[in-house]
This record gives sequence, structure tokens and C-alpha cells, in this order.
Amino acid sequence: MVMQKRLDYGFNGYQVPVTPKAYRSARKRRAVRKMVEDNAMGAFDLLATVAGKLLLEGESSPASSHTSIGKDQCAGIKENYLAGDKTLKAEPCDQGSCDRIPLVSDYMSTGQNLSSCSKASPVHQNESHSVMTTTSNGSERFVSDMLASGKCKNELGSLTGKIEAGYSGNRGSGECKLDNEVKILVKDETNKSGEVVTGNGPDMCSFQDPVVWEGEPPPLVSSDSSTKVPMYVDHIPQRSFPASRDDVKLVGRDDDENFFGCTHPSTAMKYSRPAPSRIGDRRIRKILASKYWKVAPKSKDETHSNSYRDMKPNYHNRKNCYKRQRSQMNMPFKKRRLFDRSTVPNPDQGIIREGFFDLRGKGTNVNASASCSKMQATGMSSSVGGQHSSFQSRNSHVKLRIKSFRVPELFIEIPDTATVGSLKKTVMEAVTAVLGGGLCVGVLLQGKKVRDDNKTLLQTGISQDDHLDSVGFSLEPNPSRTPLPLCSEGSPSMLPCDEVKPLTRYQPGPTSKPIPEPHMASFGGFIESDHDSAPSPTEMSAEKSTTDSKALVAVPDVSVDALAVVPGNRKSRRFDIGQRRIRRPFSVTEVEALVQAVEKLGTGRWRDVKLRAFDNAKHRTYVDLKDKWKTLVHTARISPQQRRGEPVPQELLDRVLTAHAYWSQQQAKQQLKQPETCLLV
DNA sequence: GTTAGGG
DNA sequence: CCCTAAC
Repeated sequence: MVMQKRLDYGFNGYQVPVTPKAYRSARKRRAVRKMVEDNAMGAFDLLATVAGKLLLEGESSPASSHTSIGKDQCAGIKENYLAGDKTLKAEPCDQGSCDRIPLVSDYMSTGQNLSSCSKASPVHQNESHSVMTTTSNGSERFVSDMLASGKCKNELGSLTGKIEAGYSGNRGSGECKLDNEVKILVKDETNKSGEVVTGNGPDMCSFQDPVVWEGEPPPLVSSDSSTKVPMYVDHIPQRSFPASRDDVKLVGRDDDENFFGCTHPSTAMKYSRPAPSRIGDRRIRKILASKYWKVAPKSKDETHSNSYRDMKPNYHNRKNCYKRQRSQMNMPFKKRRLFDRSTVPNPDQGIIREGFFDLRGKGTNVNASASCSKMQATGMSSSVGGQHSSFQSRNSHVKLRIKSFRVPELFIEIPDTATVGSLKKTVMEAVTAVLGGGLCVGVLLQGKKVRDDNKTLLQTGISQDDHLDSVGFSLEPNPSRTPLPLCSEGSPSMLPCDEVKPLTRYQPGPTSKPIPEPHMASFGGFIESDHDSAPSPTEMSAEKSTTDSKALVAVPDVSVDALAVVPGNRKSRRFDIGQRRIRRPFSVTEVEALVQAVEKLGTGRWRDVKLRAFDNAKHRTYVDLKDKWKTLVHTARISPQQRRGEPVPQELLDRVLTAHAYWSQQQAKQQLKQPETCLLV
């Protein structure tokens, strides 16, 4: 094989916006509610998950540590909040045999096996292999050993970052600089002072208060059985990787802007592709789904990221919620929902999570394990940038806001004969390993999306030196990815992540329209297929996307619908959680088909109507048809001046009225008959 | 899963 | 178009 030129792409802390703007959307609200129903623990799990992976990537030897702050701790914090503990403090775990877990910092101090973290690591090296070879041994072996031994439980949960409460902490002062930070605003409604517990720089890595919490989390006070219990990672299955991976090496690099833990020992390691944790996966996906959500205006975001004053709006909001919370308890679900809505923060605040936690225990939980779960946020983190959360201590309202996730800088080395597809795949794997999956990667060249996965980098020009700077990557939901099965509560088994199906999305061009079925002809009904005129924001946003090769910027505003346009990927609609369907006004043709079908079948048989006249229009559900009929009737009754949208021929409207009157009459008759028969029987 | 109706 | 209730 001819020597191949290898290309290195550096990602420097790209961000995945996850802050929703559109709270208005009911679906989004639903998604938020869902998260709320999860007791807003997603963030914790997420932190643990993301950070856990990071640590896993770090080369640490299992032997050395006493400290770990990780998933368990996340869970602990979570628990604490559930239990009404607002302090978020760290306390040593005196619960006997706490399994001590190595942290990156430990290796820093011990100097063990930290061949990688080097600031001066040869990034952008064209002497490609150098980096990997230096460290691949240790790290890989470590990881695989861990995998084999099942010891990863805690390592996975270890966090190499910090939770930042209210302020940014000493990012510069610590020896470990973490790009991944989770900001959590802790607010105590009672004293109205944003109580902030945070890890500062040094703490983050020194972990003076070794806390390891092993075993069962403190029992939740809440009697609500639906309350989620933190999950633990038992083992990490090995992943298999495509053979093409042989050509591709990923190097995680660590420098000032990096999060892999410590800047100071070196950390250029071969990306060992840890099996992404399944834990929190779902939540990650949920959050990622918010990619469609607009990112809150940055200015605004910054304004209220750091001061309590800025939190006031939320506070008031929350206060109101609180006032009503009690009476809410026994409300019918519907009312409660309305309630929730009323307390949804202003979209501009960019809050994506708001929880109402029914902690019936209300502070009564004082048990030993709970104290164990108290821990300093120190050292926790993940690549979550600009995240806030405000906890309301007493009554356990948790409000989390995750503005973006930061993904660590990664370096990718790939031969220029590799295909774009494999490049995407490579980047994908790197990112997936970090985020836990649910994403796919788009490649942008000079702002344009490179869709053909089969072109080589050479062919697309990506390999040209002058283009290397204009190569960008975008994070997108992976429509073809089947959501991974959820781990059952308490059984953190992790499943292989090989289920990621091949990317099929950049399928260009419209697919052929379905041939109308015979019976539809009688309606004169052609019904457009699913992939019709739905706008494809993907395209537009691709143009806007950054050309900065170092910033992997999630492409905002990508319509799920556009993504779902790919046939056979309707499963991907699961990604739309939080996304309102695109509005697709009925065409006159469709209206006519509808009218005909209803004339024949009557109102009340919407499923049949759908099957008969709209069977090929996947985007028209029978509910849609019913709704359309409803509006048609309304439209027919109002004056033409009041009508909006594409005018419907009066003739059709007349038929609508006629049919509606007729079937209403029929229905009435049926209703009259029904009681009679009942009486007879 | 469908249907009906409010939003 | 969404959501919920009722079936």
C-alpha cells in the first residue's frame, strides 16, 4: 500500500447547543416534562456519563486512588436534592468499605502512568503515529483490563471535571483544567441566596475529600415509586469496531482548553474507544434532541449565568410554582399539566429543565447513606458548558439548564484515501464514545455540507491543505440510530453500542413518489408521499455553519422532519421528542381527497379515511385528517374574508358542509337508536 | 390503537 | 398541530 498522507483534524472544544428556546412547543414541553418526570436526574446521569467516559479514556491505573467523584456521587447529589438537601457539600464517606476509585488527579500526583496528558504533545503532527504509539499500550491495556475485570463500575462514574455552581471557578489555577464544566446554580429559596457549592480549580483535581460512595444510594425519601434510582455501571462490554478503523487513529489531546482531566501530565493517548456508557444515554439523547432547540441568545445566557440576581426571574417563577405545588398534588393530571405549563420559564431564559419533585419526605431523610452522598461538587464535571441548575432545596424543585455540551478536543488521523464516510464515522466514534451515542457527524467543507459519504477526501478536496482549515464537523442526531434500550433501574447493564446503524441520511434528492393506490384514483386522490415539500433546514443551516475546522458546532435549526425524510428511518422520529411537527398545510388536492373520503365514510371513521385516501401520506395521521375536517367545517361556515391560507374552492366547502350535516344527522340517529337498543336488552 | 374534542 | 380523555 502506498504511503498515505494522513490528515489531522483538531477539534477544539466544540459545542453542542442543547439549550432550548422553544418552550412554546408542546412537544418540547412534553419532552421537558418527561425529563422532569425523570426527576431531572438526567443531568446528573449525564454528567456522570460523560465524565465517566472521559476518565475512562484517561490513562489511569486502577491501583492508585482513593478518590472518585463520579456517577455515584452524581447520584448522591441527586439523591440529596431529592431528599431536600441543598447544600451539595462533600463529606467523606465513612460508610466503611468505600471502594476507592482512581482519579486522574491521582495519577497526576503519583506520576503514574500518565505518559499522556502532555501539553506539549505533538498535536498536528504529521508524523502521525508518534502520538499513539507513545501511550497506546498503557491506556489500552488499562481500559481493556478494566473492561475485562468489570472494574469499570466506578471508573466509569468518575468525573474529571467539576460542577460549577454560580461561578466559573478557578479554571486557570488548578493543575487540571477542564473544559468540561458543569455549572450548577444552587439556589436556596429560603434564604434567597444562591448557595453555591463548587469545586474550584485545585479542588477539582486534588480531591481533598475523597468520597467514594459505593453500594446502594441512600433510599429516597420520596415514596414515589417512579422516582429514579441512580444506576450503576457494572461492566463495559467491549465494542467491536469496523475494520476501517485500522486506518484511523484518534488522539485525545490535552491542553489548556481540554478537559481530559489534567493538563499537566501528558495525555496524548490513543483513543481507546471505551464502550459508551449506556447510563444516561437516554437522557443524553433527550438533551441532544434539543439540538433543534434554538440556542438562547448568548448575551442573555452569559448574563444570567453567573449571578443570583440574574436568576431572579427563575426564582419568581419557581416561587409561584412552589406556592401552588401543594395544592397541585391531588389535582387531576390534566390540571397538573396545565400547571406545569404555567410554570415553564420564559423560553428566553433558556431553561430546559424544570422539575417539580414531590419529595414527600421533605427533609426528614436523615440517614447515614445520605450523608455519604453529600459530597463536594469538586471534581465533578463533564463537558457541559454553561449549564445552570438551580436547586430549590426545601421542596426539591430542581431547575436545570444545560446550554451546551462541550466535547473535548480530539485529534483525528486519517488517510486521505479514506472516504468521507469513514471520516464521519471516525469523528462519530470519537464523539460517540464521549457522549454516549445518539449523534452522527456531518462534515462541512467551506461551510457546505459534504453529503456523499463515498467520496474520498481527495475527491472532495478535504485533503487539500488549503481546505483543511475550512473543514467543519457538525453534530447531528443520528436518525438511524435505534434508541438503545433503557437500562432497567438499578441494573446498569451496558449494552454494546454496535447497534449504530450505518448512516443513511445524506441521501440526496427526493425519492420517487409512491404510486397512488388504485382506490385512490377514484378519489382523484393523489396524495403526496411523506417526503414532499418539507423544507430542509438542514441545507440552509449548513450554509450558515461555521467553517472553522476546529469548532465542531452543532448545526442548529435542523428540522427533525428533514432528517426524518430519509425513508425507512421513521424510527428516528424518536428524536423528535421535543420537536413539533412541521406545519404542512393541506393542499386543495388533499382537501378534495379528504372531502371525498368523508362523504363516503362519514365522520368518525378517521382511520378508514386515512387508509383510504391518505395511506401514502405518512405525514398525515388520522388525527390530522380529523383536525383538518374540523377546520374545514369551520372554514366553510365563516365568511370568505375571514379565511386564510390557500383558498379552498367554495364547491369543496359546500360539500364539506353538506357532508358534515349529513353525517352529523346520521350520528344523531345512531345516538337515538342506541339507548333504545339498550333498553330493549 | 382510535375517536372526540379542547387548546 | 398538540394533548387528553374515553373507549
